Amino acid sequence: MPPLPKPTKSVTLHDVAREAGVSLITASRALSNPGVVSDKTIARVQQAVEVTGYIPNLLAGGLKSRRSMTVAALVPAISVAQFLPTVQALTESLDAAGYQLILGQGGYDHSREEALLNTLISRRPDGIVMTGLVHSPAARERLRHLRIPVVETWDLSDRPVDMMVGFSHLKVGSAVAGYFLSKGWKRLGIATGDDHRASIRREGFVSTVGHEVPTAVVPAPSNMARGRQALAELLAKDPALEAVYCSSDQLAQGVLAEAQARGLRIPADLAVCGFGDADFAAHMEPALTSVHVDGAAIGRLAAQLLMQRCQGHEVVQRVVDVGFRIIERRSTLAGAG
Amino acid sequence: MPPLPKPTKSVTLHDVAREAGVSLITASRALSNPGVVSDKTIARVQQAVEVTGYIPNLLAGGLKSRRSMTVAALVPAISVAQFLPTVQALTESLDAAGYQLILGQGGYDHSREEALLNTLISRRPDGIVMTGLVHSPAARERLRHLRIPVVETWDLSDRPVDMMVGFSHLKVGSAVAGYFLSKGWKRLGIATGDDHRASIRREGFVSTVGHEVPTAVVPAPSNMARGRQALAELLAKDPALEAVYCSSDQLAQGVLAEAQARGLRIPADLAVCGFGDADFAAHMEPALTSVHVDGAAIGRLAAQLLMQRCQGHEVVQRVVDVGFRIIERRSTLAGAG
DNA sequence: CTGTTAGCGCCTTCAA
DNA sequence: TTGAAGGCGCTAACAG
Repeated sequence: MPPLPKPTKSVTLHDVAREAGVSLITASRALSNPGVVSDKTIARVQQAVEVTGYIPNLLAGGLKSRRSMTVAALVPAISVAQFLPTVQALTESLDAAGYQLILGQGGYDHSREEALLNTLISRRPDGIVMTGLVHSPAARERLRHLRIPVVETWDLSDRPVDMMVGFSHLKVGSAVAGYFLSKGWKRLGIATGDDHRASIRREGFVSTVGHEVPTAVVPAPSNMARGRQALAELLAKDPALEAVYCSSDQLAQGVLAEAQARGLRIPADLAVCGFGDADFAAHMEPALTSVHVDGAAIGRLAAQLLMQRCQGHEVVQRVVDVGFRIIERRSTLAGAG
Repeated sequence: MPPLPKPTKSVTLHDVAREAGVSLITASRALSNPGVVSDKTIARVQQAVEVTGYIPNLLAGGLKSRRSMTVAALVPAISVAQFLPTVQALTESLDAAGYQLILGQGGYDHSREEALLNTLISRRPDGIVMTGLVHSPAARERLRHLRIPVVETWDLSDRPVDMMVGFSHLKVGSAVAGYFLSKGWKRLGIATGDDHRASIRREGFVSTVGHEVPTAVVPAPSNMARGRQALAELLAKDPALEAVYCSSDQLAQGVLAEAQARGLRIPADLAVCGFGDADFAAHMEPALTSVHVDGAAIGRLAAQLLMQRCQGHEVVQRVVDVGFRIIERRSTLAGAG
């Protein structure tokens, strides 16, 4: 390895203390626990901070205090639009409490989960947020043993590692199927991503319908191109398809585009329901029916639970079901289109 | 403050060393610099790691070695779709080199820039990636003084803080205007976000057209709903509009939806060009002409420059222009629609 | 190849 | 209200 750039001796609290004419620890307290220091001293220290351009070293502080003031979040991929509001709300809520987010991309590959968790843990986060459940038993065991607050999100199960903010994907699938059946549609199809949660939704859908339905499974990332392919595939399986449930609004967008390209009228010839209620769903032509999930609320709640635990409070309700609801729009409004 | 949870005395390198029957530093070297340790010792240490469940503490290591193995990235908001491929590629490239990303959301508000940078700097990142330029003079000064590698992205200027990977927004606007003019369209309009880079593109557009053009400025976030409003606004200003340039594909999507809702044929009645070449652009009906920018390449290049500098190498080409190109599709193909 | 020594910058514990 | 030690977990720098 080539020589590293010479370490720039940065301004430390020591320099601030000297500048202010107080001891190191007094300077420390003036900044992090002002209540126990006289106002005069605080003013002197703050001025010294200005003069020296001091920026605290949270790495050093965290070493002794055992609070890194960071939270690690594990997402399959940043570009999965579904989780964006959650990550955004999480970042904002944590920031308001002085915490920073460390992001880890795990893909949908369970085998990478443990390795990635270890990497993140080596940064000693004060909490961990997972999008999805922790699947690897080794990882579950490790997390429990570390006694770090953990929030699993976007799903529910009866054996949380610690805390949980999500909803039932089985019920989502079931609800969409019930909705389709209530409309009198019989020839149903599914366009779905291949991830775990989407599969569970499919399971709920099928079990409510009562029999298997034509399904097009598309690999990640779930986007418009895949949606177009998926509809082509479904129509090949059943040219008389009446309604399609899509595991994401991006897929649904592709399904709609492909349907329109084939001259199918929505919803007269084909009804479409998406999942996620993306910001564009309401503004498409026709507007897209979708399953709404409050992703931002998931992020805020996760942050809230984490912060409570970081401050030593007990959390009574450790599993929060945020629910979901079907937003009916023109793409499934019989009589329209 | 309530009592903090009792610190769980975690497994340290000390425990590993004792378990392996070697000294602390030997254990350290076996893990981080195996080249200088005998194979037998390495094996013993690795086994001790397994037995004890040791996970290194990078905070402690970083304190001494002055390398935190983190990179801070400052984005306006995670949900700005434009930057997603960049952030994703950045995360992946850094991960491959053992670095983690710390994400800071700054909004488009320049006044928050310095505060956020200070927060991030207190984590002592080994490098900083900005989406956009550093605007605040105080922040520029501070970054220079810290001598941390900094990459400004998604833009170019003649006075980089340190390194730069981007393209000219002025040229983008100019190119789109030139393209419209070459098609013979005279009644032009702009639907644009209110951020700095979008404004510069507008400037380039107007200066090539040679006179002001009807403009609808929409606040962030740039999405389909705003696009629909924007077209309504533009048509109110000029009912005979022939072509619209949009500062994002999301806006363009809204413009297209609004046009279709009004019975306008694309592109016969109205031609539309977006910016960003989002993954859905090619699959819309009609397919959307857009300005393609390789966001993932920006992320990869930024990571590459940073890693070089972190390893003490000189970087010769400190400003990289990744360019752009107009992808022509049906939404501007005269004769179609 | 291995070990000893001395901190990194800050905060906790005790004492004044 | 302030200060003096000591140590968090690890790794550079130097010895053996």
